[in-house]
Amino acid sequence: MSVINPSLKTLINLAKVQAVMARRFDRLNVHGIGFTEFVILYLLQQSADGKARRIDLADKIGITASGITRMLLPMEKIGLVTREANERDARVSYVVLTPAGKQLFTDAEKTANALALEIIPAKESKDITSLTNILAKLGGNIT
Amino acid sequence: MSVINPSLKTLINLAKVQAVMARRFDRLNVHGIGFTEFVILYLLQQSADGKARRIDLADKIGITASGITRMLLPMEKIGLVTREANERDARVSYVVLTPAGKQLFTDAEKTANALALEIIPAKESKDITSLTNILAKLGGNIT
DNA sequence: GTAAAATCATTGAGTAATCAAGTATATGTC
DNA sequence: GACATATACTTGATTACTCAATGATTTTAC
Repeated sequence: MSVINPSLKTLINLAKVQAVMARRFDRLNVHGIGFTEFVILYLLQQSADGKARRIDLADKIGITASGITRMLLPMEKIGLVTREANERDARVSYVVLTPAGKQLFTDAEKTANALALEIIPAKESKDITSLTNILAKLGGNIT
Repeated sequence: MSVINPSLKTLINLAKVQAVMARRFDRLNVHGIGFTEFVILYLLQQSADGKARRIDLADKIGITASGITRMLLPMEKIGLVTREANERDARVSYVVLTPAGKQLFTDAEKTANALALEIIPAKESKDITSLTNILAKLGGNIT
């Protein structure tokens, strides 16, 4: 009957856990933004100058260049981010966090932190550490 | 600046790793089916009688009842699964694996196994075990 | 045994992504 | 300095979901 290997089973469970988690997050509708939008704001906020290239955001988040373009459109429209040219390379357009975006992140972050703790309680710190280490090996390098 | 907690960071990395993995899987287009379709075939094939209720599939996979209805439509159309009524409960409609579906799974499973091993090499068995255990705590109960 | 609540599945409308192709610019090679 | 290749981003068409609402049936409570 079933012969799929432990690696594949792990990937299947990873997908399931992620799907349930993301839906729960999106359902909460943390201050009007979804999970991916929250992550974008986080990355921008966390960068030294509050800006990043589109492609770098996409790579960090794990979506395509096309995906980031489409995610950012409504975020620009409601004023969470703006765009800025790169003087040295005209292909690049930076994504810049606006004060409104920063404020929204600050608010959303509280809710997001609380929800994350419901999903993975802080007392499971051994699990969190070991999960973080394994995910890092698999390409999850967001700090 | 950033104050998001380790649990939240872990969830963000989980999402990223899963996104990259799923895209890689879907891109391979394993015998014409995507990741979720593969998982559906796996669960059916693995069940004792080759059938399952829609809602049970949805719960195991981590998608909604609506989502499973929509995933199964094209799979029915190309003959990988059929539907069957439950005599005792007229609300239920079973998803039944066809011989064609079983055959496709058997073929796809080889490719899927190989890809999974590229992503998480079998030699990382300690990581696989510990990842499986943690994911199980978080609701990843597919065996 | 009837009314209220719960469960299973589907549908309409919308969203967040994908890929493939295209545009614009930059970089490397000879 | 021209030509091929690579990189950054966008767009059209499509896919794989979501939620909210609905229909149908079953279960529970009185």
